[in-house]
Amino acid sequence: MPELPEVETIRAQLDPLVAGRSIVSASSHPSAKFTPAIEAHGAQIEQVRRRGKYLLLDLDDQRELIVHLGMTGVLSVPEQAGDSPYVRAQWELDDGRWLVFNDVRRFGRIRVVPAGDYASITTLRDLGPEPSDAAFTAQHLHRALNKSSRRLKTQLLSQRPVAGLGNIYADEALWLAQVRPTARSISKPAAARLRDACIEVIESAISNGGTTLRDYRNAEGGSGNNQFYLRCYGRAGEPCERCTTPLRSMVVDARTTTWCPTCQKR
DNA sequence: CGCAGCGCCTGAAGGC
DNA sequence: TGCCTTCAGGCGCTGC
Repeated sequence: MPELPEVETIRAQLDPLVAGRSIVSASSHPSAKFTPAIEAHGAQIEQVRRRGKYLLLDLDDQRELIVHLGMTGVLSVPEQAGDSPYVRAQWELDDGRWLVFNDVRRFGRIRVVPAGDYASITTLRDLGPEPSDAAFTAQHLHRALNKSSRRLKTQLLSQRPVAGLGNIYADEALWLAQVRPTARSISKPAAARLRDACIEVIESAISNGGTTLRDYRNAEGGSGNNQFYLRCYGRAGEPCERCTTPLRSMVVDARTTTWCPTCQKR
């Protein structure tokens, strides 16, 4: 579930706790998804950045420690080593604290790569602009979406037209822009609305500390508040806030998708 | 190169 | 009560 707003919330909490700290030991679950965590042993963390849903920890030896939280990943910086059965990696820091990665469902991933070299992480390599980036214009989104005839919802989830939207915020942005998720092309005015909606939905979710529906916790173990402000996701059968038509849902590319059949036009 | 399809995971919730 | 099935879904990989 962690999408851009949740990952950004974690990034902001993590950075002051780990920046400047050296990694004095590292361990991981045996799965190849997590064993690269050990490669960061001995390096110093300079800062914590984010691209889309990826956390990028700059190391002082021209490498980056990259963490993707998957569905249920949680990072925290406790004063003792993690003891949950779901600890998938942990790094001991030189101030005695630990950077701990918990992930019940093991959908997360950890990698260490040369700084800026994302060739082996294709989703990150091909990631679209951040919603907040000046390059994320209506024209960009219009062109990017019309390059393919896949459904608009599917394209948003691909991370290529824009970075960081998952199932929750894709449904929210499409609802706000009044765009039909199953459409396979988009007009210029609709692309302009969708661009604005992506920014609005992501920025307000960051302000609300992210959305906690089941598993999401921030780096301090707290919940977000944005679940109280969702207007579409998870509300199938409830009246649309704009037009009172009951929201409908269907599975689009293996993901539950909710939309208003009246005011989200093709 | 684009993309459809599949596998990875396990706790929670629902059905009987 | 307890067993079984279904569901949640981001992304990497395979093969057409």
